[in-house]
Amino acid sequence: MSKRTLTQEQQNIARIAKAMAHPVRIAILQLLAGQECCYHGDMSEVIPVAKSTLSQHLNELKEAGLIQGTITPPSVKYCINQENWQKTKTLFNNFLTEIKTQAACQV
Amino acid sequence: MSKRTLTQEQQNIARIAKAMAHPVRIAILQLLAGQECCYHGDMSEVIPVAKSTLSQHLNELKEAGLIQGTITPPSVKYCINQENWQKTKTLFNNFLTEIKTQAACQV
DNA sequence: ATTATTGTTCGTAAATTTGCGAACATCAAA
DNA sequence: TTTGATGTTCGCAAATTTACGAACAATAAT
Repeated sequence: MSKRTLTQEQQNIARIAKAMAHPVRIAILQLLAGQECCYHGDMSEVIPVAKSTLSQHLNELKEAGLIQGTITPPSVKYCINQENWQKTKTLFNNFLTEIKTQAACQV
Repeated sequence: MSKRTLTQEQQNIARIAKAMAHPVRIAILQLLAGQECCYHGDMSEVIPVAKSTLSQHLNELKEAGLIQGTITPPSVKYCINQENWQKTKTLFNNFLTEIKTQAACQV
């Protein structure tokens, strides 16, 4: 068996996982999910990091496609990117269930 | 609303996501899932990284509790940690569905 | 025009991640 | 006991992540 190259799917899963790999970013997603707020300022009041740091985290989620933002001066409104979130759910559900409970390979 | 501290659940989700945040580690999990192999050596033949690097990735998955390994000299056998994987599935399913499709918060 | 509000970007520092080869450890077989 | 096979650990380098405050934009209100 020769060395495989990593598949695009593996890259995709890892990419999304990476976006979720920080508690602050999980907190952001949950805040947006709960509709408790949508504005940077609201999140900034609740999430324990400096606003510049919050901006960075928001940007990473945006880069990964998980959220989207629009400027409504002077504030910025963020939301879950529903379309991509749907894809993410499918991607992860498939991956998570792909690894089945099994008895083989005892330790 | 005062600054919250990050919850243990947020930390847990992020911790697991971090373990999955690399395509090589996704590949490892899929290999183990498919029962195509269980030994470091087998994986090493398939996954395109040096064996020392593979060891590191395996270790991170082990630290996160997603896999487990036993030494069966001279080789080492790795497997999915079924118990923790079950928990991970629940954790992520809940999180992923927590963010519902919704019309609110237009952009 | 000036000021106030809201976020982003910049500059910087510290910590972490990723990757590799060399060296080392362990056990079985010769 | 020496050799071979299998992995881990060490040492190091490069890249990335995380975090903060200061400086900067953009717009609304005064």
